[in-house]
This record gives sequence, structure tokens and C-alpha cells, in this order.
Amino acid sequence: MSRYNAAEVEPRWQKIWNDQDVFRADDKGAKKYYALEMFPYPSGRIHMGHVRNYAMGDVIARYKKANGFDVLHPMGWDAFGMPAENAAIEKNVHPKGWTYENIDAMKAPLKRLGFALDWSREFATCDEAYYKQQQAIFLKFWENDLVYRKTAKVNWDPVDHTVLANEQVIDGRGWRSGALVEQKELDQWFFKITHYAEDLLTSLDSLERWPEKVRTMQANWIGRSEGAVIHFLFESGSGQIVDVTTGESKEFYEKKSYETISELEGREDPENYKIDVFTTRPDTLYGASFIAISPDHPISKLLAEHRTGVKGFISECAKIGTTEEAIEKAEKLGFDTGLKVQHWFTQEALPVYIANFVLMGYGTGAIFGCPAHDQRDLDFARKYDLPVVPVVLPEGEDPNTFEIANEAYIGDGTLYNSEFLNGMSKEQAIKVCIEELESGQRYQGHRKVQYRLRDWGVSRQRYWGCPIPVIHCDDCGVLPVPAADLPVKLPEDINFDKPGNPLDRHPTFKNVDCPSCGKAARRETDTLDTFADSSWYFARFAGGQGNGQPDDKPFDKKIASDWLPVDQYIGGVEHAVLHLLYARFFTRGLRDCGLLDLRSGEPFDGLFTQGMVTHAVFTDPDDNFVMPADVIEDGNQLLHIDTRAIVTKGDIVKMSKSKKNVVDPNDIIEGYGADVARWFVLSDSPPDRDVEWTEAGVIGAWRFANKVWAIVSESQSDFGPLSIAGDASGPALDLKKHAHKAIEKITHGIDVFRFNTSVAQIYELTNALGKYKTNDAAKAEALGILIRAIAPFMPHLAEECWSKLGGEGLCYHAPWPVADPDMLTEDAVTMPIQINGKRRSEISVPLDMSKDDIEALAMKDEAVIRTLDGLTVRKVIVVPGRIINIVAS
RNA sequence: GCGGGCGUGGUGGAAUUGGUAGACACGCAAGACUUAAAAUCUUGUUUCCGUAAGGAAGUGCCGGUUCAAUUCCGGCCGCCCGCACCA
Repeated sequence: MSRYNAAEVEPRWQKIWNDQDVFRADDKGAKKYYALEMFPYPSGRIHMGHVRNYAMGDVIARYKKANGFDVLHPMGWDAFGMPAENAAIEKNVHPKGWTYENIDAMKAPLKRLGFALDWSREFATCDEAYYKQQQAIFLKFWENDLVYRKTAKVNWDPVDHTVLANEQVIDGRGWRSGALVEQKELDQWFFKITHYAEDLLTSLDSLERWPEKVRTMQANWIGRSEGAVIHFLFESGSGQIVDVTTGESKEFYEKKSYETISELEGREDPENYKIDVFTTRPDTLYGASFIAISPDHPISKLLAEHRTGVKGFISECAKIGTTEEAIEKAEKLGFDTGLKVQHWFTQEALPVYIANFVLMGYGTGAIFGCPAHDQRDLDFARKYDLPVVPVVLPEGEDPNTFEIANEAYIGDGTLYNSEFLNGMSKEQAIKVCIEELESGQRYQGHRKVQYRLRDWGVSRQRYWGCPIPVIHCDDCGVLPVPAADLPVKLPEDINFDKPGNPLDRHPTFKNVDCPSCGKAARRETDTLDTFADSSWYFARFAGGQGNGQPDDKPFDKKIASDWLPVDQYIGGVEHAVLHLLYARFFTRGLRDCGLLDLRSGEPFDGLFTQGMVTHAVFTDPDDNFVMPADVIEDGNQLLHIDTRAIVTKGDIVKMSKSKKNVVDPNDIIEGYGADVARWFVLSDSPPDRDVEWTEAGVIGAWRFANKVWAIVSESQSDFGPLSIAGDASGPALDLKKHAHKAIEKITHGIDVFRFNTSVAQIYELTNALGKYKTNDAAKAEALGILIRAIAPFMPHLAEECWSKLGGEGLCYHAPWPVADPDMLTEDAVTMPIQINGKRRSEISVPLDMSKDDIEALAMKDEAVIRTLDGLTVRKVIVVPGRIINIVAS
């Protein structure tokens, strides 16, 4: 018997698949299925995470194909981004050359893994043809009011020299560089993602085939809260300020007591006479004892010009970091402006502070402080000795004795100390307060739904990205590049001698004529955030007929709309908010610009987030990391293969280059074959959990492949074409039933994304076949089932076995086995007998036996009689086909 | 602090959603084959008592519902992930 030779078999079948072009998707197919894995960044190497990700997608793609779907399963490259520029700086290579070389380097091993990919649709996002269409989309979005430009305080990454979106700042640090992010004021392009805030939030409910976790993460990120904006008007005389330069004293604000909002809005500069605060707790208004505004609030800025001390205070606030630790430790700091506003209900004067804990970016950048019912306000009030008046009484507390010590009360309760709100529940009071606000009788303001989500800043001061197709003219303003001039190509003659954006100092790129007046103008030198690239690539994959995509539009509307949404998307959880939220925005934008028919706006119907591939970390005595391939076992200890130094096994963590705990897929493919690598990453752990890479596990997978081959080898001589066997009895019938039951379970495992359970069933069927030595029709049938069930996981082995057994055509084209219902039932069923809930015996009964007969039979069971000795039977529960439980005492 | 998830043998994990807990795999042990090793095959493997038959305990801990709980409910403990001065 010959050993299974993956090194010979795998390339042979890959060539056949390739020659017959079997993985090409049929745009005209009637029964469509779009399977997609998050496309890779071309770092130059594929790693086990890729293998696992694409192996899962391949299971789905091949399984759906076997079930009669026309499957689209494309592959491409997320090719713009920082690493290419870093390589350019470090190794003095060109980002473009570096990227395309990496793509070539990764394509080979990816092809060796034998994925059922339609390579005819391959592209890289740095291809001119792709970013040309992205520029067209940008302009289309601009036309449709989904893109705008504004000066904004942005997150500046001082290491990468670029701006970051809020989503890209983690714990106050850049998501790539890890550098502490600074705040900087810049002119920036924004995608108006907030336009869809409500839809992006509510539609999450419709994404039933998304992990709950991702949906809540997005919901939290969008962060909807309902509340009210309340206008507070300044007290007379409270605005006495001294002009720092002239020393002149003057009244800054005068008292205004407006009756209605419209009167207020009639003022030329109403902003100067009121402060708007946002609150979700209007019910606590009677407990308000101060107003706090952000250091970045316009009033703070105005005061900084005129009053001593304010400037200093504001810059002090700016120094405090935004990291978790910094925020936790940061003391509540306030600056009393001396300004006062009037409390609407009590007519008291509330002091206005500039406070470091109020963020300009959320709500209105101003709050009213109710110390009794908000912890931050309480901390602040204690520090500056402001009144603490509780207005919500917790259930069971006495209003005369209830006091707030160092903990604010934020729970439910009954309103008191609040005149017209007294006696109401918190919920009721909020409702009444908002109604009052809308009527404008007692106080002024309006209902407000506030989102945490902010518009997506997309300007990046980097070279290796999609140029923003815009021209700045001193006379005509900001203009789009005319469609005929697209793409705005990235110039290739650039250098990275100095930090910053090479486009900005390029001799000719920047200087252009204004498309409107023809005078000298400046080209935008910022490029788009690379997350834009990955926000619509799946539509381009889908929207290209046959070999390649259109050059006059991003994608064929009809064809792309037929394929979309992606039926099954697979990737890492790390994209739960960033990529997956941006893509949801893009498809909505594309739809509303008329480029795509997608009613729901949702790009991904099903989402699966797979776990990581982990491995133990090895270290030598000097605490240097050691590659697993360099570790050998010697007796009880681990040694370095070359130095013989003792190696210590450490934590099991995600494979990463820096910790050297990586296993190169190429080595595994060469040593064991692609099928074994694929089988292993899918076999043991549930796909959403991490899988630990172990040598033993790989060997186990390899042994299994050989076992299957051995069974097929010893069977082949007797079989013609695989066919459904006729009647069987005895062991043959048992095997037949086993095989058909296995179909059910394997299929179910794939359907619910628990490949590990499918794998277990495949093992069991293989074991049963291994023991079955008769070369009869039942065996042929069971083998045919086994091979087809293995095919999505180990496609090369399956093809080889299929062909050896005389299967018709390619196994890839063979239909998924269907279980025969007659084979799923048994005439007799084994039922456990419990006495008082404890299993004591079991009996075999015919399936159609009545409850009473089963009970009678159970009572005659020897073990039952023995256990029941001396007890009285109180009750007998018979669940046909399942269990018998006798209650006795 | 808020939100989400998880906790089962030596290990990865299974359990048709309330019905025989530990499938399958790894590891380990014993045996067969072999001059020997590897490979392969067979058997055993939750723990405790027992040679065995058998019995007792057992799904993080405590309690509840139920004839029956890994599964449902309440309260703790521990771990992981995400967000966070969001008003």
C-alpha cells in the first residue's frame, strides 16, 4: 500500500482545476451565493491566520457549490497603506514595487493551498483602475452631500505623521504606531457617516446572521442617546470683563429674559447670550448647581482673549492625556468664569465654569451639573464647594434623612425638591420635562437625539493611498477634478528623505491649472484613509463581467446588485467597528447615489468572525524569543536546535512575528501538504475560538489523511462508478445507516459554522469504514459519502480518492450527499431508565411501542426491580424515544 | 464604571437546545506486529471505593424551578473581549 503523496497529488489537481477553469463564477447563474473572506494586506508572507480564514471560506464556497449554487469566491489585495511607506523609508525601495512584489510572493503559497477562488477577478486596491473608480465614488459622494470639508480638531499621530479617525484611536494611541495621539487643528475631508447614524443603528437588528457581539459593539459605537438641549441665559451684570490689552472694563453679556425661543433666535448673535447644554436627565434640573463648558467651547475661546488666567487654564487641560490611566487619575479641574446664568425654575444664579472633563465633541460641549445624581458632577462640586441637592429619592429612603455622601445616586426613584415634578418617577419626570421644553412655557430648548458617532475624517497626509481628486483655486475655491481627468495618478518619482507626505513637496504633482478659470492652482496632496479602499471592494469583485472589471464605472450596477449582499463574510473580530461600519456606510452611499441596487443597504448578510491561530512562545535563557521550528525535545527538556541552549515554553498567544511564535504555512505545505494544514486549522476548535497550533495536532491531521487514503486504496479494485447501493442488511445496513446519519450531522455542522463537529463526524464514519472489510455496495456508497463530505475540507485528497474509486467527473462538481430519510430511523430505540433522576438501566424497545407498554417493559427490567426494592413507585414519566424516569420513595 | 461573552476529564472540545454528561481528537497506559525502533492495529483511560459485579460524587461556587438542569431563573467567584470623563 502506497503512502498518500500530497506533494505529487496536490499540484496535479490544482492544475486540472485551473485548466478547466472550474472556479470561475457565473454572473448569469440563477442560484447565486457570494462567499468572501476579508482580503489580505500584502505584507509579503501568508500566515496561519490567513490559512484558517481562507480555509473556512473555502469550506463554505465548495459546500455551496456542491449544493447547486453558482458561487462567487474572489480574492484580491488591500494594498495601500503605511507598511509600504515604512519599507520605502527603511529599505529604500519604492512602495509600489514593494507592494506588487509582495503580492506575487503571497499569491504562490495561496494558490498552493488549493482554494476554490475565482482568480479572474483579482485586483489590488493600488491598481490605477481601482483607485480611479474610488476617486469617482468620492466625487459622486461629494455631489450627493456625503462628503464635506471642514476645519476640525483631529487626532494627529506624531509617528506616522498623519491624521487618524476616532475609530483608529485606541486608548489614546494610534492603532498602527501606538504613539500617543495629539490634537491638531487641520482642514480635513469628511465622509458624512452620521447622516446614516439612525439607519446604521436600527438596521443592526436585521443582521440576524451577524455575531451578537459585533452588533452590540457597533451599537455602542454609534451610541444613541435621547435627551434635550436646554438654553441657559446669562444673568445681568455677570459678564463684567476686563479687556486684557486696554484694561477697559465693560459688560460682556446683558440680561435677557426671553419668553420664547423664536425671540431668542431673532437676535443677531444669539450664541453670545445663552449657553446650550445637552442632557439625558432633564428631570434633575432642580438639582443643578453649576454650568460647565468645555475648554474648547467658543465661549471659553472668547474669554481666553479677554480674561487673564483662562488661556493658561485651557492649555493646562489640553496637557492631560486621553489614555485610560490619565482619565482615571485626572482630577476634576474647573475655572470659575465669573459668568452666571439663570436657573429657569428657581431663578437662582448658576456659576459658569470651564471644566476639563467636558468634551467639546459630544453634545453641545456644555453641561449643567447636578452633583447629587452624577458622579463627575459630584466630584467637581465637592472640590469647588458647590451645593449638592438630591432630587431623586431612592425607594425606601426617607426624604428628610437621605443624603449624598461621596457617591452620586444614578438609579430610579421618586422626584422631590422639584416643585412641579414632585412625586413623579424618574422616567415620568424625564417625559414631562421634555414635553414642557417643547411647549416652551417653562423653559427653552428642544428635544435632541445625540449620537456618539462622528463623521469619518478621511484625509491622510501620506503618499501610498488613493489621491483625493480635488483642486484648490484661490479664486474658484475647492473644485473636483473633472471626470475626464481621472484618475489622479500617484507620481512615482518621489523620495522619503524627509518625514511627512512626499506628495506635498513633489515638484509637479501639486501644481495644476484650475479646471474652472485656468489660473495656477494647487492639487490636494492628502490621500484617502485606506479604510475607504476596503469599503467597496466586494462590490467591484461582484460587478465585473467575466475577466476583469469595467473601466468606466466602479462596477456593473445590475451584476453587482445581483450578487450582493455578500452571503457569507468571514474575517477577524478586530474589524468589528472600523471596516464593517465603514462598509455599511459605503453601500448606503453607493445606493443613494444610484450606483447600486441594494434595498437594505447592508453589504454583508452573514458575518462570521473567526478566532486566531495561537502558539506557545519559546524563550532562551537570555529571554530571546525562539522560533518553534528551532526547538527540539530532548528527554524532559526543550533545547535550541543549534545552540543547545535550554528553551522555556511560555504563554500560548496569537502568532506574531515579534514573538517569533510563528509557523510558516509554506513549511507545513511542503512537509504535510495543503490539505493537512487546512484540516488541522478547522478540526479541533470551534471556528470562532482560537486554535492552538501544535505539532502533535498536525501529525494527527496527517495521519487522518493517510488513513482515508489507506481505506480507499484497499477498496478501489472492486468498485466501479460510485452509486447508491441497493437493499442491505446486517453490518451492511448498519454501515449504510451510519453514513446517512453522518451526512445529516456533517451538513448541520457546516450550516451552523461548527466545522469541528463536522470533522468529528467524519472521523467516526472513517473509523466505521476502517473496520468494515467487505468490499460491497454498502461500502462503496459509504465511501462516496465520506469523500464528498471531506471535499470542502481536504479537496485534493477528495479528488484523488474520487478518481481512484471511479467517481464521475470532478469531485468538485459532485453534488452534496443527501441523507435518505429511511436510513435515519431505527426500528428499535435504546431508552435509558432513570430512577429518581439517576440512570439505572436501559432497554431496547420498538420505535412504535406505546407509552404503557414501554412502562410495563421497564418495570420488568432486572436492574429496575433491584433498585426499586423496598420503594413505592409514585410516578412514571415516559418520553417516547428519549427516556423513562421512575419516581419512587 | 458600562456593554458583551465564557467557565465541562491531564488537554482541545461534544451534548439533537430540559432527557444516558464527557462524542471525536490529542496525550497517557497496556498489548499485537518487529531483531529493534518508527509506522500501523487492538484494548483501556472523569474522580473516588472495589479484583470484579457494582456503588458514590461530578459540568466554577451557593440556592431555586422541574419527574429530570451543562442547558432555565436568582445571587456570588473567576477569566476574556470591546467601549469609556458620552453628560
